[in-house]
Amino acid sequence: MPRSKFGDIYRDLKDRIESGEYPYQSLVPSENTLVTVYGCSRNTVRRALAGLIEKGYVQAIQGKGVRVLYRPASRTPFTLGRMESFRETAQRCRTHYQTRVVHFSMSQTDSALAAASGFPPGADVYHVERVRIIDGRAMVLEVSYFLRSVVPALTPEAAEQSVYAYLEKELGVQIMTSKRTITVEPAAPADRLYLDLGSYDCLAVITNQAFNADGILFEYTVSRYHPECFRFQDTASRRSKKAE
Amino acid sequence: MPRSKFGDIYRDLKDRIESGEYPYQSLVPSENTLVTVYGCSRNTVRRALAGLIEKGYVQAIQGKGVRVLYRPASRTPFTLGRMESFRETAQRCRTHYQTRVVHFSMSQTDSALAAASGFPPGADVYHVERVRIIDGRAMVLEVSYFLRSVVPALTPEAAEQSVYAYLEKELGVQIMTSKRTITVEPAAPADRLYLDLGSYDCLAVITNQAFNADGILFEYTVSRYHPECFRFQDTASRRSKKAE
DNA sequence: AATCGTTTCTTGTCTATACAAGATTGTAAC
DNA sequence: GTTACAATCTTGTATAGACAAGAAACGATT
Repeated sequence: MPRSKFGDIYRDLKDRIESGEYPYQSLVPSENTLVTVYGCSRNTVRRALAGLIEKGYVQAIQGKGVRVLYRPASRTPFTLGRMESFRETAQRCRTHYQTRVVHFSMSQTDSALAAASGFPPGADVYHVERVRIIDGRAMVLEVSYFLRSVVPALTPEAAEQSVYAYLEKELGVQIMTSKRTITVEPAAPADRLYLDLGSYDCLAVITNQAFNADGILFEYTVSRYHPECFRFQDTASRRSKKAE
Repeated sequence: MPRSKFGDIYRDLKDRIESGEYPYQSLVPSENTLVTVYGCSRNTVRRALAGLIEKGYVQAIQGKGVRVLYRPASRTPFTLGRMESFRETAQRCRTHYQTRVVHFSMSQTDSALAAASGFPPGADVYHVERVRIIDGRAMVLEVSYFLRSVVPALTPEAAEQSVYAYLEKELGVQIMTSKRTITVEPAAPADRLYLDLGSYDCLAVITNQAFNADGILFEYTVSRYHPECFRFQDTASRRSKKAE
C-alpha cells in the first residue's frame, strides 16, 4: 500500500515512543530538527505530530516543545479502539473468538427503525443478529442493519465471518466515517437468551452509524456488550483557541 | 478572547450546518470557493474543514467535495461531549444540578493509587469525593485526586462549585489533554450508599487523567454514573492512508 | 545578588504555490 | 449510440517562507 510521507513520519515517531526511545515526560526533537532528520518541510512534520497529539501520544507546549504523554499500556484486555471492527479488536487482544448468526433476513425500515437508524423510511435492508463468543462465553449481541442499495449481496456465511472484510474485498465498500453513542442499559430478555450474562443485569451498548466513501449511511448496528468485555478509550486535547 | 482565523471559519461553517443552510447529504462549497468567500488561503480553509471532519459534521470525498453528515440532534438529554466538565454538560442540557462534597482530605499516593492514577508514588494529593445531584436525584459519584504541587490550594468550598473554573481563574491551571477510559462495573456498597441507583446494579465508569499545559498529570478522577444519565458520543474517521 | 532586556530557541498561525489523484463532464471518434 | 479521450472540476499531499507568541538562557546594568 502506497503511503504518505507524513504517515511514515507519524508511524516512525509512534514506534519510537512506544519502544521507549522517547520516554514519558521527555521532549521529542524539535520540529526543525525533525525537518532535517526526515528531509521534509515543517508542515509535513506538523501533520505527523498533529496525529500523535490527537491520539494522546504527545502534547505540544508552545515555546517549549512536544512532550511525550504515552506510557506502556496497562495490560487491559479487550479495549475498544477508536475505529476497529470486533474482529480486529479480538485479534489484537489475542483472544479466541467465534461468531454465531442467530438471525438473518431481509426487510424494510419501518418508521421506528428509520428514526433510530437514520435510514430513509421503507428502505430495503438486511437484518442480521450475531452473537460474539469469546473464549467460549457469549459476550456480545450485535443487531445490524445494512442498506441493500449499498450492500446488494450479503449472506449468512459472510456475516459469520467478518462483514467488513467481505464488504471491503468483495464489494469495495469502505467505512469512512463512524458515529458512535455509548450508553448503559438494563438487560432485555433477548440479552439473557443469547448472552452469558451471569449475575449482571446491565449491558454496555454501542450504537453505531457507518458511512461509506460516498457519505451514504449504509450500516446501523447496536452492539450489546457483557460489562466484563467492554472497555473504551478516548483522548481529548484542547487546541488553544479553536474549539470553544 | 482573541481568536484564530481558521477557528472563525470553523465556527461559521459549523453554525451554517447546524442551522440547516448546508443540509444533510449536501455538499458544502468547494475549498476554492471558500477561499474567495473568506479571503484566506486554502490551507486555512482546510484546517477549518479538518475540525469539522474530526467532529463528524462533514466527510471529505476526494474528487467530489465535502458532504454534510450532521443531522439535527435527537433530543437526548445529558450527552457527554469530548472534553466537557460535569458543570458544562449539566448547563448545556439545562438540567438543575447541585454538588455535595462527601469527602475532603489530603493524603499521599500509595502504590495502588500510584499505579492506577499514574501519579508518582508518595506524592501529596487532595482526595475529594463528590456526589452530583440532578433534578434531586443523586446520579454521579466522583472520586478525584489532585496533585498538590500543581494545585496547591483547594478547599471544600471550591470543590462544591466548579473545580475547573476555580483552577482556571484562581490558579491559572488549564487542562490541555485528557485521557479517558469508559467501562461498566457492578455497583459497590459506596455507590448504593451515595447514589439513588434504584434497581440498577451496574454503573458507567469514566476514569480520567488530566494533564495541564506543562504536560504534568495533575488530576485523576473516577466518575461513577447512574446508567440513566450516562451517554457518550464519538466520531471516528478513516484518514485515507495515514492511520493504519 | 537581583533585575531587566535582548537574543534565541520553541510551537502557532497564515500565505502562496505546485503537483497528484479521484470524479465528472464534454467532445470527438468510431 | 457507444466508447475513448481530454479538459476541468474536486480533494490530497508537499514545499518554502513569513511572522506571531511563549519560554528559556544569557548578559549587562543596577
